[in-house]
Amino acid sequence: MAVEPEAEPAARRTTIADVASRANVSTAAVSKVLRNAYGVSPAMQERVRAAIAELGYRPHAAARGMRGQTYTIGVLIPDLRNPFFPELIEGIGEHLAATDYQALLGPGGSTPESQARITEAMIDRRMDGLIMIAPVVPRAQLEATARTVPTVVIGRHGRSAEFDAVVDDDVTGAGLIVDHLADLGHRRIAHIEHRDTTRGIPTTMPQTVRADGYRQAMARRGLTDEIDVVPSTYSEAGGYAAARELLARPRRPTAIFAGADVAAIGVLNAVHEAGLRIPEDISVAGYDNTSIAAMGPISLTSVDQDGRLMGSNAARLLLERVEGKRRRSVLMSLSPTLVPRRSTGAPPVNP
Amino acid sequence: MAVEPEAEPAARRTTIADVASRANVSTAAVSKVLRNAYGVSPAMQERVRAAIAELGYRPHAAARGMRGQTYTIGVLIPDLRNPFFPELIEGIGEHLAATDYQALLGPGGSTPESQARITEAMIDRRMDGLIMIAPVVPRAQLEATARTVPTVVIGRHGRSAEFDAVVDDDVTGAGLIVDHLADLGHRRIAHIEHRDTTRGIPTTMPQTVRADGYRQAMARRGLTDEIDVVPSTYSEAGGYAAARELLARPRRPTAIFAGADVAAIGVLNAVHEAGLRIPEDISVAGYDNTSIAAMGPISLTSVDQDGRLMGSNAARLLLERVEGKRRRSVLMSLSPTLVPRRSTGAPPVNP
DNA sequence: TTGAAAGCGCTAACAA
DNA sequence: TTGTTAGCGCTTTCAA
Repeated sequence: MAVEPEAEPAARRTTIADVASRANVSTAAVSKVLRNAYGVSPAMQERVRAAIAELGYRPHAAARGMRGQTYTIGVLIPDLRNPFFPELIEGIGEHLAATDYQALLGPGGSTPESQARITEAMIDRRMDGLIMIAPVVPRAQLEATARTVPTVVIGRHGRSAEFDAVVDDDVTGAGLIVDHLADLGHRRIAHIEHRDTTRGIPTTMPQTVRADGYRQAMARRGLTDEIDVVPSTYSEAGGYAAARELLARPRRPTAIFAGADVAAIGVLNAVHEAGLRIPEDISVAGYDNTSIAAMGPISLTSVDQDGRLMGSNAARLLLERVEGKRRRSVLMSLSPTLVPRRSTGAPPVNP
Repeated sequence: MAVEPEAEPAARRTTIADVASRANVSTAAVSKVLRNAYGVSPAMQERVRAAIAELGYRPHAAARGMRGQTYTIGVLIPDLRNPFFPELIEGIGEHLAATDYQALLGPGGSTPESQARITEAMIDRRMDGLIMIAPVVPRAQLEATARTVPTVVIGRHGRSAEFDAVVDDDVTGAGLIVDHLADLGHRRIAHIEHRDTTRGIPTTMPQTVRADGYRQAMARRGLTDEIDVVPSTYSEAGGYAAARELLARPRRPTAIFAGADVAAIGVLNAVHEAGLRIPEDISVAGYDNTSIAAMGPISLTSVDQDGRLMGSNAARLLLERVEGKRRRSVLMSLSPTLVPRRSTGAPPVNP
């Protein structure tokens, strides 16, 4: 076969065949080097690597996927605005950086339908594994997905034999806030819960577990009579509406525990509007310890979940499954910590 | 050929061949129906569609990509924490929803190296087109990418023959803030600029253009002598440090215009710490009109860019190129609007 | 209008 | 250890 002249059609991308002929080996050999597979002599390794470098060859991920893997991990991310998610993504990226895998994010939206669509799209693209952040699809659907492709679920309680799960212990987290407020002397501690009206939303979502944790902790502190849960949504508007309702009560709470920082911001707005001071007149706490909570003018007491750690663990668990090292499912529950700030203090003497 | 019994190996996913045999047509015919290609009779259309529905067939995107397209659009997103980006993503999704294309996000990080890595990864996966949000890679590299795959750049000024660009008119935007403050009576208006020390960062980034717009507007208002640009970073810490510096000046500004909301938050912190009131003692303005700016306790005057519109336009332009409908490059510049809030007011009488 | 057949770039099974 | 070869699921000529 004649040596190819340099004047090629120009547009063609270098393939494994180019590398093979340059290194005078078979394409199979190149493929083995690419995958660090067994059965290549050091000398051949060397030659192939040199050819790859000279040609600037990059394997075509989709073509690899036709027979083997795509080296792509799909991450379903429901809401880009949730300031907790970037930490998860960073944690995932941190773990994957040392591997050959690349994460791509699927913007899933907040409805079961849109999330299902993106999940399908990721499966259609033969992703090697899926990390699903707080998915709202029915459990059965989740398990069906997990039977198709290795899956790890983040932030949704309840275990399954089909997929691994990484969660923060939201019962403990809610307890941290209640204990903190009770220790400060509060008794009338209200809670704002996220109540999704969409049908089929599982009860294993963090919002439900946080509300349960709140109830348990109140009971533990002998405050069963003071339990006061306002159903609303984890959003600024939701927090605002719930706080307006709470502030209008004849016997209003001395502390409001919103199940998410973003809702706590809405509470702050309502409290300011009502002309009340924080924390002198009323204490406010959130959950998630997002960057907003740390902002000076906000300074919101919150619960910190180690998102980076959750993300990197999720990635680790996923790769174990992708590489077939483990078949049994794992539930990993991490401990949250309290981050007290200026939005909580002792209750007023005569509330 | 014998009819396949139902007891198949179970795991196999339905392929185009399954659909073809079910509909009693060739795989080529199915392929044509899938792509709405020319040359299929209505009757065959009908039969094939029925078979697809019955079998719940979904095309394998990666395999399609081997010959044709992957129907995947890659979106490079540098910083998930930037609250402006979700709007762009929504705009992109909005436009793509009506098409067969699916967007996947590549978490690009903020360094040229990490962004280049993800860009490569997206090209390796044969994405049909790329939308790059405020990329910090050198222009030459951007053009090389654009020659490989259709590309649209968002939020980076300067045009190119190789790619389309969608930008907000940051010169006008900065002018809106300066005019607003000058109309209120301010003269000593300082500006906080993002100065990236990484080498090779192009001068076409929004931060540079915003600073230019500030200078032009100050000059236009006859305030050339008052021009005061503090180099820092678009981050809370960056805004804080810059504000500390400005507040320490013997003749301190009566208004601080931070080039981004996130930096303005840092300014608010520093101002509060210094025991000054907003806006009575000092006015503060940001840029981007992020959700943080709208929060009650913050109420930051800002500049709104229509992110959804930018995103959907970028997607539209990209698909025009992907589908080969246009070869000449387009630069689309949108107009920002001022959103005045409580953080700006008349300057103190004796500053 | 329809279908047969040849790839796309790679991996895996197997033979040498 | 190395190479040959047969696909993976689809699209695209090109003939019928």
